[in-house]
Amino acid sequence: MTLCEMLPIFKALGDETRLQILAMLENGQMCACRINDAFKCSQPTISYHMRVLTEAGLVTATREGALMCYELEPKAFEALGEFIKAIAKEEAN
Amino acid sequence: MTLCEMLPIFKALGDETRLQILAMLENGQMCACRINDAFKCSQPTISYHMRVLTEAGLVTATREGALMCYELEPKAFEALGEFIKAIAKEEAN
DNA sequence: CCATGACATAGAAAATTATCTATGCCATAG
DNA sequence: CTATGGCATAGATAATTTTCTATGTCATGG
Repeated sequence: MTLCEMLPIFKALGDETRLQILAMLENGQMCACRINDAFKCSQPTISYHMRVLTEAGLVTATREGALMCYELEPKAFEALGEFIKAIAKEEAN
Repeated sequence: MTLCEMLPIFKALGDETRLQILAMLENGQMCACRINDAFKCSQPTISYHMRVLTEAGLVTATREGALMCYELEPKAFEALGEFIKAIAKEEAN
């Protein structure tokens, strides 16, 4: 796994609205409608952001009947954090 | 420290050229001219990227006579990695 | 002091990304 | 089956970011 391969992940993290969404999801899974309600922007905009987050692997989406339920993907954050920490050690060589 | 406060760092990491520069710096400090030589884009463009990286705290710049020497800031990566890993654990609650 | 090499800054142009409105799709309720 | 609520997609526009050319600054060598 190389640093450059992480580009889509960092791009996904490089937007304020998406970081706010992730912060909400830290409290547990949540359906799209509740995320919409928390922001002033339009529903399609939130839908777009959710797609960016899921395509980056940071969030998983599951249908629950008529609702879309989103939740954090802990393993992605675990792996990303570990990778970034490794950069610090690399430098020590 | 909140997730949203990390926005400038993630924005800095969300560009391919900057990730490539960081990858180069993993091998140790390097002056701007050597970084320039490694890319096809113009010198001011690299200068701009170096500024983004230093303002994000990911890289430190020191003058060495007429040259500018850049190097990774391991503590920044250490702290960032730790913070991201904490998100994974948060979710477990 | 002057010329030169190394880098930064300014301002404009190009490229990318985020946002909107309009509309489509799908599941559930009646 | 039809209507409705919840979400996604399409296409256009707005906003941001990256890149360039031109130029400025600063340190060193002669």
